[in-house]
Amino acid sequence: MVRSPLTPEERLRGEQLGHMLRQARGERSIVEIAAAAGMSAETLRKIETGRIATPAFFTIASLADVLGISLDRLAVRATPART
Amino acid sequence: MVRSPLTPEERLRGEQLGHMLRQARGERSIVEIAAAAGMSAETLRKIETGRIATPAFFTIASLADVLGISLDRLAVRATPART
DNA sequence: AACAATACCGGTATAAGTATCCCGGGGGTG
DNA sequence: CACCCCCGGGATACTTATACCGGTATTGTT
Repeated sequence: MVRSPLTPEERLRGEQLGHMLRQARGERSIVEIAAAAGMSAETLRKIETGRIATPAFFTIASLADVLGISLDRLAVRATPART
Repeated sequence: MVRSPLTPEERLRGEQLGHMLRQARGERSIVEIAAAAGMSAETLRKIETGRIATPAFFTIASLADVLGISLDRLAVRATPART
């Protein structure tokens, strides 16, 4: 086994993250934010809907910057069991 | 064009990130930190050396948590041209 | 009413990339 | 010598990020 598939919990974590990003976007359109963050609208939509469970760090960093939210907050709130 | 290869700048960004993570690790061994962050030592070493240019968000988040550093700080300092 | 534009959704397809294990090598310390 | 730590390359299943398609709903225009 070279790389194990993502667990349901990891999928759920991705959904949580996407949900927070979608909330932070508010009224603005996907196209607008995606362009500002330097990514395609398709990709942003998939991240928001949780279909991309483990997006790249810089992808989320750029989004958080455009949306004006904290990466630390995103990480903490997306991981339920944080010691 | 389905997915364009990573640009040299993106590679450089990954190296910056890895360097900061390695600095934050300090004296502690790779094996120790990798175990604490829930990843293999091989992967952590590749991230630190910049051979993985765009690691997953939650991977870096877990590392930052173990190392006790800020994700926002990491993101900002890894992206040279921040408007 | 019919038409166009805008915004979101879910599926499919595909190149590029991650995360993992395996291997051998180098350097220090007891 | 044995042990520990770090390094770099190769191989590979799994995943991202992108583009394209048709479908739905809302809004505005003619």
